[in-house]
Formats: sequence, C-alpha cells, structure tokens
Amino acid sequence: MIRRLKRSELPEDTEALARYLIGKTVVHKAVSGRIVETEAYVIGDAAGHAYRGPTPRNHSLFLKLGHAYVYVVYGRLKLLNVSSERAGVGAGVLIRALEPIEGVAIMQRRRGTSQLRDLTRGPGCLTVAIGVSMRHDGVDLCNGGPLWLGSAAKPAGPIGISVRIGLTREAHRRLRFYERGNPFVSGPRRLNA
DNA sequence: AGTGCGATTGACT
DNA sequence: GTCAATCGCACTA
Repeated sequence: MIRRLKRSELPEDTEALARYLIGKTVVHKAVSGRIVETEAYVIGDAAGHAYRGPTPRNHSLFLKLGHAYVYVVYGRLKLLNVSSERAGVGAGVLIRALEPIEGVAIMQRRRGTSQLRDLTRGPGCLTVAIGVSMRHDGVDLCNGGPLWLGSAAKPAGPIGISVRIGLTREAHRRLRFYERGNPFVSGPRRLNA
C-alpha cells in the first residue's frame, strides 16, 4: 500500500534525492504513477534554472526540500520538479517518466490516447496525465495536500545512470537516473542500456 | 521595449 | 530520422 512520504525521509542532497525517487510514486488525487526516470539539477549547475539566482519563474526551486517546481517550456509543456536542499538553495529533481498505477482511464482521457506506454513516458506527457499545471508551482508535496510523493509501489530494480537529455550546457554530467529495462523510461535507446 | 530561446512533443518523410 | 510549433521569461539596451 502506498503511504505519504514524510519530508524527513527525503534525502536533502539533490543527486541522492534523484536516485531515491526511482521506484517511489507521485499521487495527484485519484491518479498515481511510479517514478521510473529522474534528472538532478544540482547546486552550481549551469544547466539548472536556479543558476543565475532567484527570479519569479524559478522561485520554487529555492523552497525547502519537498516542494513542487512547475514551469512551462516550449510555450506549452509543463514539467514537474521536486525542490531539494535547504530553503534558500536553488536545486531540484526533474520527474521525467512514470509507470501508470491508478487512474489509467483518467490519464487516457487527458492524454487523448489509449496506449498505456504513451500516457506518462516523458516529462511533458506525465504532467498532462496526472493533471499537474502551473497551479501546482510552489505547493508543498509533504503537507497532506492533493499532490504528494508516495512510498514505493514495488521496490526499484537496477538503476541506470546517463547524461541528462536535451541540454546544451553541462551536457556531459551524468545526472540522469532510470530503472533499467522499464518500458516507461523515455530517452534514446543508447542512453538506456 | 524588443528579442531569442528552451530540462519536448508529435506529425511527417 | 528530421523538423516545426509556441510563448513566457530572462537578458540586452
């Protein structure tokens, strides 16, 4: 059974949090998914949105561990992150892919497809499927609210590590984590060995 | 005040 | 495999 994760259970360190979240769950009301792919955007990371200091857009990255940072990219896609580190430090973990658990019919309706594999594979897809929007930017994921992090639905399998996807800066850093062999992991085949 | 550009997706060859 | 869509925001002036 899935239970709410307490803030004290989450590793404060960004890279440790990214690894820790593999196999855990994201729950939004009646819809949930198992996290199978993450990326760490660490302290002092030139590829991170917090790199040049706080702005109205990246404010949530500076909240204490366990808050949502949601932002829009390419003018239409919402991406979900979990803030890491202490309050005032800008860093976080991008949730890149989920394995659907509950609310599959709702996800199918929201995504406009019945293909299970296409529901939550990719960071811009999963936010649509679980109904995350800009309203959730800055919300606390550990305070009993409708959007929360849950315990592992089943233990994580072997963890793979690769470079992060789609970056131009800091492109060599191996800060992407995924469950090996899981069909819901996004990204090119060569990175998912 | 104007401009350039993404932590991607999906349609098309 | 290639490539356009799309717009809020940070950066320059």
